[in-house]
Amino acid sequence: MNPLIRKMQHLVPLTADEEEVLASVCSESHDVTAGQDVVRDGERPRNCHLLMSGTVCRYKALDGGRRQILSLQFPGDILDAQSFLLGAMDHSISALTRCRIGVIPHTTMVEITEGYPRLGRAIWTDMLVDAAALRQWIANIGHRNAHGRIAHLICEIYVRSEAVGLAEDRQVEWPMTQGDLADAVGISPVHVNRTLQQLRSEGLIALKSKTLHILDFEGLKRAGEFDPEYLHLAPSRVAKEAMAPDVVQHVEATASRVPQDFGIA
Amino acid sequence: MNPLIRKMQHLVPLTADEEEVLASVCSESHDVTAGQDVVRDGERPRNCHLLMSGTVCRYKALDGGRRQILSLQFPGDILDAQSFLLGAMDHSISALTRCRIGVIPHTTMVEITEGYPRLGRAIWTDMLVDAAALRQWIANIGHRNAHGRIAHLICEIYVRSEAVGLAEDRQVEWPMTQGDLADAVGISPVHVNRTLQQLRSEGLIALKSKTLHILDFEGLKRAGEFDPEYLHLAPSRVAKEAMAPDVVQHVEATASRVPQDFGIA
DNA sequence: CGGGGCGTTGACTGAGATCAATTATGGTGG
DNA sequence: CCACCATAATTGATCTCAGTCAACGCCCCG
Repeated sequence: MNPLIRKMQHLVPLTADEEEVLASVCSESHDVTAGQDVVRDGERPRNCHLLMSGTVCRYKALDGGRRQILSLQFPGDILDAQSFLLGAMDHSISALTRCRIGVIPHTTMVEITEGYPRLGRAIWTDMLVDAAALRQWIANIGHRNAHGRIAHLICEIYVRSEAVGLAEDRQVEWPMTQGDLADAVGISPVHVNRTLQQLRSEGLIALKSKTLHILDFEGLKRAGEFDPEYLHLAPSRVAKEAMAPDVVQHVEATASRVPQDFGIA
Repeated sequence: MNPLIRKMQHLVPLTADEEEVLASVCSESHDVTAGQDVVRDGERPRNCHLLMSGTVCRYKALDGGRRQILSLQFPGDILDAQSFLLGAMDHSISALTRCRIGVIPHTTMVEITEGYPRLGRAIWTDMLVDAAALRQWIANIGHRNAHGRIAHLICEIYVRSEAVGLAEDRQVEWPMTQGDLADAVGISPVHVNRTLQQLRSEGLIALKSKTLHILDFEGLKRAGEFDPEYLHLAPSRVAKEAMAPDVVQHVEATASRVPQDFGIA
């Protein structure tokens, strides 16, 4: 099942018609291996990319071979949704694990945002949530020490994985190496290693081979000053309350125009 | 003149009709003094805020009274455009200087984004440019030392000020204190002071009272690894190229539907 | 079973934080 | 026009978190 549908259902209830549209957005799909770039800085893609499975990151290459990871993305995320309006990529996107990538032509993006107002609104909302995550990322790496930064990032990965059904019981398949973590939080790989050991010795986490266990979620949240609010994970409520009354009216009017409405809304 | 119009003209050529709409988006306006909050974290505003004059910042309050500044905004920017879709604010917005703020009801935002497709597209594009600036901000504070961070931020402030007509001849009215600068780049105020002195002694800048002179722009750009591409300052070209052919067709079709088209497009 | 990436450890170094004073500066009221 | 006060800038001394360099062990995969 297309993970995009599950995600959009969170943002707005879907009609059968709309679900059908989302089920067929991809013109094709392919696999990439860990470490491979999906889109490169400076390119002017003619397609967007939908993550079907796996984990990817956006990053900017910096002088000296280093890179700064800007955000993580999980199944159901449109990796470069902004590209159909902005043109040239201002960053690269790379697979952290083996991933399955769906290709969505820009023309399809245009058709959806213009032809299906409620889907369009959901896509725009999603981009804004994405921006909210960037803001939180800044706060995380701006004024916090290594311990707090890593604790926060672990919380984010766990919560977002859980939201897409990839984690439960305080347990996740861990998608990144210590080097990746270093690029994400802006500290050296060596210090990442030491900080992880500290988190282990404090009884907050257990991380070995490719599995992370969170042993003390409350403690970890406290250590990272983590508050999941910025992820807007329950946005069907939020989105509705956010709409001024006449918007809600409009949405409902639009919905009722759809031929078959199976009463999902 | 409404600085929003100038800005939107950069993103897309405007018809007289569209200009008129933009000229009357504000239901009212008011002044705020430096240091005052315009919108607070957690609020659910029923209006957006347009910056008419002055400089503001978004920020997140952190434990211990510190704050992390997330971005700067200049005249013509809609400060909290995301609020009409996301609902609760995930950060605060505060005036760095005395500012004039226009109030745009969410209902107006909805009318524009739904009733004027080209304006809507320009507004969405603008939000994406905003997100691009957040990504650059992450790269700036993530993997760079104090010297580079501050050099980069100075470049951004100069270039963006110039783009809205507030700077020329390598000279800007400087909007922030050293404490603000510290909150922006994530280093201590004391170290900001020392770093500024270094930049002065290197002959890159002169900064006193409230005026910044850039003495060696090339050197400053090099020091901050600054490339203005991420600001998408010439987006009328970019936006057009970014559009798939049928989008352009659509835009043109839409434009021609507008009663009076003075051939601006 | 061999090799290469990844994780781990130790020793040393350094950029930047913190603490604590002191000196401009600009806005205000007398 | 000047005294005054709060805010901002500056300076010095000390300390610490995190970076760097370098070596070694481990584990996974071919």
